[in-house]
Amino acid sequence: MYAVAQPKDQPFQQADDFALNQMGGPHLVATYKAGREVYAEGDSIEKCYKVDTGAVRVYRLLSDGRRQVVSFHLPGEIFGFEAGSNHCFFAEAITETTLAVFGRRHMQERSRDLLALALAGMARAQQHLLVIGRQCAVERIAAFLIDLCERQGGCRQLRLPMSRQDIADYLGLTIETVSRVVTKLKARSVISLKDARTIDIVRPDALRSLCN
Amino acid sequence: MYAVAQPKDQPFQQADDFALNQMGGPHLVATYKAGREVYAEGDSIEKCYKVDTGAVRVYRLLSDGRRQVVSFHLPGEIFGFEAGSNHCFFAEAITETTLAVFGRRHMQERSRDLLALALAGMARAQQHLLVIGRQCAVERIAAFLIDLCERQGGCRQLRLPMSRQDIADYLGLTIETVSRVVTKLKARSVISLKDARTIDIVRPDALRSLCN
DNA sequence: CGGAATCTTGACCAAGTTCAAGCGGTGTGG
DNA sequence: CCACACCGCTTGAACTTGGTCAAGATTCCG
Repeated sequence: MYAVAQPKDQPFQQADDFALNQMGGPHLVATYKAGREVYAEGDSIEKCYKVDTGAVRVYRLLSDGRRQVVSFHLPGEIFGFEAGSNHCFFAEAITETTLAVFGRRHMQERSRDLLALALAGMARAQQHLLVIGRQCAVERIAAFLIDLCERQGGCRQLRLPMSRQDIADYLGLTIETVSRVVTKLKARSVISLKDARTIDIVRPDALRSLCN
Repeated sequence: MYAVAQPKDQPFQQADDFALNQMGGPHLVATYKAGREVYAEGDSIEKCYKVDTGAVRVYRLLSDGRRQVVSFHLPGEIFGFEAGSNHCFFAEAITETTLAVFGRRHMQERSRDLLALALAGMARAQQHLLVIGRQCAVERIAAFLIDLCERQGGCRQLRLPMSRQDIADYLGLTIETVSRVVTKLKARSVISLKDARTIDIVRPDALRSLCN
């Protein structure tokens, strides 16, 4: 039996905030409203999660409120595993999100898969280090858009589930810089925007050449 | 039988550049001169390494030569495992270094340990993301010194095996900025320098409070 | 001793941040 | 239904941090 994916008590959020269904397989499905916490820094690590629909951000805070988003997770991606026995990060649903929840037993049984996931997570973080440590604002945004595009299936049309602030905190920039760079890419007709969250990659080659 | 830890042919480097000795355990020991490559981007992943003495830097390059050092490895630390079947990074000995070399078979046998290592590596990279993405130059240097200090056993005396350039490329700064910050910390008598590579942490509390 | 690295310092510059205001869509209450 | 407040996003102007370029100091070695 797995523990139900019970979010911590949050008095002013309704119970319909999430829903759980027993699934055929060895997991449950939980639904989270936009902004809802999946786990918090310090929580013990009990489960890991596979995004079914929606999107999740994983981040850390400094004492003065600065935030670093370390990863976004889109449908099909697995997150929630960390070193040690307690989370060092916060995870939140960005939009309305449904997650498949896997318990501890499942993680132990699948430790071979978990190794591959951990190695991939390490590679992803290290790649991100290069982007943040050594690339300028335009390069960071270009790399971000390309990465997101590939993870959404390589289509030219791109739907951003996250806000400009989320992107800024992911790329180590400010919201204003993100906005300005997007405007600049639009002006050069590398991309076009239907609205702020819907991006069309007009010249993928140009975008690719921008991120070195 | 394990393959000998044979570095790739490098015509103008001498054979005495490295030495191999059969050990009691399931590994060999290899010695690398300062600057010697351990593996290169693109090499197939055959082994992993445990630092015995010396230090190693792991890094990636952009096409225009910008470099991001993703990790340093000090005695006792293990590196060389990555996702996929080929290295995405370069690894080089910083100073004269001896490494214990573990072959593929050993890695498979110890996949449980490898999982812990991979999770720790991911945590380390993600922590580093926060530092590079959201902290200013002084905070980065302070965090770097504290981290290094703890990994060398928590002693106040600190020996830097790496150059200012290595530190700059690790922290996403320039060599000049690293130098200026070190000078500033010295001026505030948070640290004192015996020489450029030997740092004494005079006020550990002050250093700690600098990195938030 | 001479030459090459490595490190430090200074002056100037530019990328990105900060601060402030405005825009546009959405939801709410009178 | 409209007015209004709110939120996320954009834009502009001034400012700051860290980068660039250049020169000098120090250390390391042959």
